[in-house]
Amino acid sequence: MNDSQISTSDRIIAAAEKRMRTGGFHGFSFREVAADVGIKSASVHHHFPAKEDLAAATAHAYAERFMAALGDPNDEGQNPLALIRRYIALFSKAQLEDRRMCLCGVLASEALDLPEQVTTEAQRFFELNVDWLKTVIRRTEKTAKPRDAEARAKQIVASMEGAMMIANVTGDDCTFNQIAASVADGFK
Amino acid sequence: MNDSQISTSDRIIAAAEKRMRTGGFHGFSFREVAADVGIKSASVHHHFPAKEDLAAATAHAYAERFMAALGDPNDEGQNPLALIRRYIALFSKAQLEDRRMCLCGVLASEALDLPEQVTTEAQRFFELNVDWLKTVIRRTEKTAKPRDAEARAKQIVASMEGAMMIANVTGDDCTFNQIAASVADGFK
DNA sequence: CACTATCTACCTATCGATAGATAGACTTTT
DNA sequence: AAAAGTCTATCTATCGATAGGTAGATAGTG
Repeated sequence: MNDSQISTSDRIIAAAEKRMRTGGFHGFSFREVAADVGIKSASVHHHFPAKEDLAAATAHAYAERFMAALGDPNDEGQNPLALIRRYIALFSKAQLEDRRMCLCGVLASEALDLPEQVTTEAQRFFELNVDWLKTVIRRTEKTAKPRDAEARAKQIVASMEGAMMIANVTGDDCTFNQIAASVADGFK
Repeated sequence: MNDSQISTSDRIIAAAEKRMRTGGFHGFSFREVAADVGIKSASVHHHFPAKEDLAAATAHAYAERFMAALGDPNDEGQNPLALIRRYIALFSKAQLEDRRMCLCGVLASEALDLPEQVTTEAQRFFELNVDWLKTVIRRTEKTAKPRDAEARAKQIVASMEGAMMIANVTGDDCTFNQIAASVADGFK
């Protein structure tokens, strides 16, 4: 049975992520995801009873993977500026390799029309992002007040999400790279 | 016949804008829009043959209204810094009064799953935004190279769209105001 | 046997879109 | 001026397709 290393649940989540990062929550269906995985839509319901369960699980996994890639913001072996660059590079990878919008960015845009548990997962992604950046920024500027660090963290998250949004609609990598460079320059 | 001053087409577009700014292109239906206006879905099709026609017309009208509110970026009677503040204030109004996402921001997020003419209208919104800001920025910093002005313009657009996105998912005005203030501070 | 995962088959609701009819307001013809 | 035709905006009714979701049978596993 277990000839594949990846569980069906994980393959469903991977397919759902790809679909949602293209068309959002309302832009994909159980049948499409099932077809991507190679099973029937009824089987998807076996793993995720309702659409909101699948979407919430997908957003949660996305956030976990994202934060894991960022690593520990207090890692003494890492230069704070290098961590900021790593943050920017993670968005760059999502844009330039996947060529798709940030999952939680799409969900945030249609948040007012989303089931509550999906909105909650998207909110959590942004909270985790801001907290991580805030911690790193405090290490770069010891004199900065906590409140200033938070404002700056939020500005970085907003810039990167906005950059992805614009890159997504224009298909233009140059614009994305320009904005990413501007954000990075703010820490030289 | 029509004792109302607003045409049916315009009322349809207004209803569609409200709906799309909540749930995106895939998050609204002809029946919902028709019900909002007080007509039947078949009557909406009379004015806009297909869904993509309605969405494209709505996005176009949104962009026109937005640019009209910005005014002439070369207006000699206006301080360039005041124009930048006006730009930020326009986003603030869209967020704090309408309490909804920027229409072209939602569309940009799901752009990969949109009919071509809808994507084109959303693209045009961002081009117009960048051009307007670029013109204003060149007036504030005579020494700046055109390319730098464009990069800075794109950074402002990205920041404001990202700020709306985050405000939309968190429902937190404070975060939006913090980011808006950070963007404005960049020009002091 | 009990459990898990998948299937086939089906349900109800809604989708975007179309057909055909109607009523009223113009336009043209006689 | 009256009659006939045309245009506009709306309606009711319906289409085929697809949506999310469910029931029950089947096959493999421990």
